Amino acid sequence: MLRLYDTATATVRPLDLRTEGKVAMYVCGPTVYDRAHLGHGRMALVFDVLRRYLLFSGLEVNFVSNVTDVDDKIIERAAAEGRTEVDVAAQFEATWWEDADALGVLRPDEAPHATAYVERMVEFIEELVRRGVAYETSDGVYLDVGQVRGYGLLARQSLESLRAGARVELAEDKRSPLDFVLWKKAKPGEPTWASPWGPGRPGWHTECVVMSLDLLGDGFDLHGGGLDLAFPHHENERAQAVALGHPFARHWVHNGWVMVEGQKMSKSLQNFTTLRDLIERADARAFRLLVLGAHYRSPIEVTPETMEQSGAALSRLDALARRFSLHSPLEDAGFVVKGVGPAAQADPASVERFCDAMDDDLDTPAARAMIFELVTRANELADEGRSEEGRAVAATVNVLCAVLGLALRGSDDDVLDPEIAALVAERDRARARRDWASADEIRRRLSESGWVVEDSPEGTRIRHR
RNA sequence: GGCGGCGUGGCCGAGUGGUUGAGGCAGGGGCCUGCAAAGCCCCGUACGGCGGUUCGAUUCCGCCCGCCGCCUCCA
Repeated sequence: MLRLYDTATATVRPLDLRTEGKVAMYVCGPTVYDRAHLGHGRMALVFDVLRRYLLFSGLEVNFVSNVTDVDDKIIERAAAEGRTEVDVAAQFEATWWEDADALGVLRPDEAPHATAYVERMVEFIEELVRRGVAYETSDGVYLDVGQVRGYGLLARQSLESLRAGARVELAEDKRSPLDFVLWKKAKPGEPTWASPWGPGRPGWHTECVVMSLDLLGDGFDLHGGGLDLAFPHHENERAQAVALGHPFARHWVHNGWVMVEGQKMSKSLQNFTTLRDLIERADARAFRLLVLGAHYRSPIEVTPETMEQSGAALSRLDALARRFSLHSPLEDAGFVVKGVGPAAQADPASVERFCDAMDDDLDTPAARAMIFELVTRANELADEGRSEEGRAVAATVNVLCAVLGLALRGSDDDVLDPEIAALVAERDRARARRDWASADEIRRRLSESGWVVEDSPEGTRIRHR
């Protein structure tokens, strides 16, 4: 059984499901006002791996991840560029899905939009006001956090110490600096929705409570996101649920940062690399492999050097796929389930070892390490001429990589240019008559065209560099 | 000020109270190969500093130094 670190209790504990065999999870998605960066990418990958592992374990997973399409930054950008908010949000939502697809991240089962939930949010806020936990001010409606039992759970701090460190200005009629906005009254030119407090828009923290409870129900299993969301975003979501007596998430999972020269990658520091840049420059699978190499809660440095190292490691995996003509099960199915279909080819003892690692708070570094040990083993067996045994081990590698969302690529010569194919055939003829000079000359030419040439028992084999 | 995290070999990055230092990358040597590529084998006197606990600490405790994060929008 999977044991996961839970931010609320600061302990690693067994995943305790609301309904046996079913996992309802909610992961906070992006605010679509700009291109996603590597930090968003890591978040998407971490939860994609968690989801895939739960599926592999035979659980039924309902994965919900929202899109925040109403927000100050979207409004600012729209104003700056003379566009509508809807237009800005649509553009960056589209790029978000493109990037996620490129990373091999499975699409959520549901991806609710804040703008589609405003009415329900208004009802939710009304209920909070009715119960006296929220109050109206000149510029909006706020939640009185002092009335929420256990506020500070996710920050792991008391209300008093949070108050002491608060850096927010205390607005005129706001009761406490920690009170957060549920409804923002509109300023001129802003997009609005009707409410009992006049035209305005919902605050960020309300959408996720309302949408998660609506789509997954009270006491859903797992709520996740980047560590920076633990406080105040998730704390505030929870506060609203608690204030209305809704059991909220049973587990809180947060991933660590992507670092840049020792500092957190963020928009405000301007030290970010967009996912698009990375995907254009490198194999997206190398990024996944890099993310898998560190524990999900540890910080990771993503630099051209670490990406290059990860790319080299990936090419070793691809080389194995080439050697054994492996076909990734991900090419046919989006994910794999233990013992089912192609996954049944995996060696049970190795799968057990793999699961032991993954069950331990998603220890992907250990899982990755054992996969590489299997790679060596498979090659070793093949070198000894025990190819069937080697093939079995390689098949296991293929399946375990697929569990982690990594599709191994055995070859990329499926659409071979006729001219290139002719060169390959010519080289085989030259080699057959032991005309090494010609064979080497052809290899040189292929190499100039970006191909790596390898001799194999089946003849010349080429692949892209 | 409050709360939390980190400091491991050339690089990335795990981990553990104890004879033999995950895994990957890079590097050196060897085997294989017509030559390569791929692969395999061998090679590394690591755990920020100072104390303490212990038969024994990189791993536990204390202090110190350095770095980072959250307490404001943020994956």
